Amino acid sequence: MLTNKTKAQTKAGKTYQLILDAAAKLFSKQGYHGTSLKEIASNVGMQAGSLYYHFESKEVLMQEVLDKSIQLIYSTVQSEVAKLDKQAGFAELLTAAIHGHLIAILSYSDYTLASIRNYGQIPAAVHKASQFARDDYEQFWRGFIQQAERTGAIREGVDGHLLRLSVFGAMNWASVWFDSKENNAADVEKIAKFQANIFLNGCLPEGEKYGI
Amino acid sequence: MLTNKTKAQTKAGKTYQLILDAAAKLFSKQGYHGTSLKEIASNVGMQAGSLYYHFESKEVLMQEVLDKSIQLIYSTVQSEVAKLDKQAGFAELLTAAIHGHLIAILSYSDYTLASIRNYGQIPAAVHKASQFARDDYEQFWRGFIQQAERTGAIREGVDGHLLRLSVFGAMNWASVWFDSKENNAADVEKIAKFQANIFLNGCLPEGEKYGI
DNA sequence: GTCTATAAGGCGATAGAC
DNA sequence: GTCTATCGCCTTATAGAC
Repeated sequence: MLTNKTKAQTKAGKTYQLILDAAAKLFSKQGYHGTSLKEIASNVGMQAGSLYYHFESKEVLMQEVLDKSIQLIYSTVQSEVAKLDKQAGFAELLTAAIHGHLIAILSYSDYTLASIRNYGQIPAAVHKASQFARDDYEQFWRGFIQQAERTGAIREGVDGHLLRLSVFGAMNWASVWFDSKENNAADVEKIAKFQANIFLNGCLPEGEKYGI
Repeated sequence: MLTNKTKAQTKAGKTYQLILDAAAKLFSKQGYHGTSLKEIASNVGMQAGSLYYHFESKEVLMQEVLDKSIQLIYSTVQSEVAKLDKQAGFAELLTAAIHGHLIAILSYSDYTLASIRNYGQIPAAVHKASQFARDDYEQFWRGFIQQAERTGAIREGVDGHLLRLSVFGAMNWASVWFDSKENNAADVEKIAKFQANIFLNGCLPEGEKYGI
């Protein structure tokens, strides 16, 4: 892994980060195919050809954006979960995980939206580079939800698989409608608390149940 | 509206529909900018230039796909809601609406995924053409959720705005992970019942509440 | 209605000067 | 490290034959 380490040090360069940020911003707004290298270069005050000193191709540039996206999300979630007591139950865990995921995708929306919007419409080889990191993150969610199913922390008959996918949908969709210019960190907190509350307790008045 | 009527009759042509279907399929998988007219034409056994007999531009082709997408969704939802009793309450209405929306987006996923994936990364003029239809559909959801807030069918403190956006996220995200080759209509029914159940009752065991 | 041919321009990527 | 210049290819769209 010496190659990766060397690469990582090189990539810490200032210009490299500026290019990556500009690419993420444009990919998120116009899509991978809708963004030209000329446009990215222009955003950092360069000519298109000069980018090739920092990146070997447009595809690799996208790979880096996808990779950084998942790294940002998972590390933020882990940091939120680490704040919990060791004996924290399922409800606390779910709330912290939702909070972390939303903080990440709404704070670094250039990266996460670039990932969400373009995933599935780029060459398979491009998003395969970040597949392991994605699998790791998914496994974290699978893990604590499966445990909740086993211990009865989740109501009988609730499919943990569909629960995870529904929570992901509600969260990720927020990156589509959330406007970081109009909203702030307090709004992110509000959305996180709302979603945890809804998925745990539902929206019906206390004591009422429907269809179970 | 004579122009539109004439246009609509012309558009009922068989070739027109084949082109529209091929465009939706490719736009959904590769994105608007990642799909060429040559590729669309090839899918219906034509040369790229020949498409211009049926469509005046690639942008108009996309507009038609977006428009058909929202029409399919709203009409399916209305049809599901129409099956309900007139005195049906909020829970029945939400369940029927979720069911209709999921049937539509998972059955016609070429159209709806083309819409979801490309919305926001295409020229503003393109999706403005279907904005009125989208607003109508959104207003339908706003309407019955606001009424539920007023009548107390929704628990005190639950923000109807965030509820609607969360339900939309969970549903629309399903079009990303649902595989219509591996799954069937019974699975769509299962997902719809699950999501209605979760948003109404939550996932905690009966009688348990967290954080309220 | 569909074809072929082509116009006019943008694309990713490379080479060599500085 | 960044520039200019350029290659070869692909794109949307049009014109005219059939």
